Amino acid sequence: MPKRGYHHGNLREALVASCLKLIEEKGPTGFSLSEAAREAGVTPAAVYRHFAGREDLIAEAAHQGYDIFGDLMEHAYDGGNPSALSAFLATGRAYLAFANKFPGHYVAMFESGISIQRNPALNASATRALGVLEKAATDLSQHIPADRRPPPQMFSAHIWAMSHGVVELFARGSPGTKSPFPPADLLETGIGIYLRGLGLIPPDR
Amino acid sequence: MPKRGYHHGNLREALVASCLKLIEEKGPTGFSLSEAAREAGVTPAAVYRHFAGREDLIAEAAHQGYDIFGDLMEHAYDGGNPSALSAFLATGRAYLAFANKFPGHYVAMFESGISIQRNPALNASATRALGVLEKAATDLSQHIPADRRPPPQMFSAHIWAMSHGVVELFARGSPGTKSPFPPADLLETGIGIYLRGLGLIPPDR
DNA sequence: TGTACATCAGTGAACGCGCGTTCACTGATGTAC
DNA sequence: TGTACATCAGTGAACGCGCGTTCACTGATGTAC
Repeated sequence: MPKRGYHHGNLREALVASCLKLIEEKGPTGFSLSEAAREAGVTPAAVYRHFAGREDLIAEAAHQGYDIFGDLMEHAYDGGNPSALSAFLATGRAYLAFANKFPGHYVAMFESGISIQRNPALNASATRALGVLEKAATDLSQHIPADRRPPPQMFSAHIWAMSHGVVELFARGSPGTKSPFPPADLLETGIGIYLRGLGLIPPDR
Repeated sequence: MPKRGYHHGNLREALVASCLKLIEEKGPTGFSLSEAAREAGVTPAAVYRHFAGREDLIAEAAHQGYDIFGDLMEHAYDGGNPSALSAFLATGRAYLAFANKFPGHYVAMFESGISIQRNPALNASATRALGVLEKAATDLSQHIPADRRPPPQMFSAHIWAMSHGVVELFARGSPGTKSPFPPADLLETGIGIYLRGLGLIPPDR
């Protein structure tokens, strides 16, 4: 039973780890297959024992990211308990927590240009993960009076957009901008105000 | 008076144009100085007559972007007339319009990794442009009861984040996701709900 | 108006580099007897 | 337990490529007389 492989031990996972580290440090385009191999202490050619090529390696990193992300989101959602509102807020926090804790994965998923459609497994993983957010939004939207209830997909798109925007603009130092507020606070208050606008939180607080 | 230059005509601007086109088509990392030169019908070495190098060319593209962006935002803001609310909404629309109309500039500004700090002129241009959004937010926040008024910077950060998120996730087809709604509608409704949450728009509509 | 000259935008060849990918190979490992 | 063998993970050399940057140059342009 080859639990630890022949020579290296577990090159496949080591390569994914190097990929994540490099992508986190240098951005999706600063990443090179050769450097990932070097990081793992291996010849570039060895990579081809495990991956079809550069893109395939990034796709695997993204795939693993969506799996982790989906788990975190589902755990936060927790079947919609104790309430649709609290479950929804928890998924918002989980989004940001994921971006903070797994920046390499985040970049591989959302900034690398890897298409979700590139293989069915990746697609399934991504769909599941993003589905949790939509589910939480759908649950919560039941509490909005039907006449001024936006489609749940729109609802979740708003929240996703704000979350992604906070991550990109303020949770990284990228454009030389320093965040005026802690990103977590920014997102928390932003979502809070938005939900108040939907009548889901009492206006007076 | 060398209005049109010696040989090429106006190589400097032609190179910026090529840079924008390539950056729009291939992303910030797909852009190469050599290809921009080729596009402009010129040897790579010729670029060095006008720019210090690759990064400098991208920075110039970003700089021009911030200038255009700033103009659009100021025009939309229009001194806060006819009302703080309408001026604010107009800046939100202008943001998205800019991203749509000048995608190359947008990418150079927000996705290329070029720091705003790299030279004072760029910094000034960016600060002015982003300052308009903050000004519009500050004006508008005067209409919120002081006891539940968030800091204007936070307010404008929320709007910026949602706008940027909508652009990145839904106004481009990048992650293989197709937008469930037109980005403009998404942003309009999102900002509307947010402002209702601040008590700036009547809740019943 | 015509000629001589200075300028300097763009050339073309060359550089060293790291990239992604291929290929025949080798030698450590696991397995069968 | 010991030996012979098959497997296949990783090697190392090689490929062609496009990149960013440098340099001495050339020749079209604008200018002075």
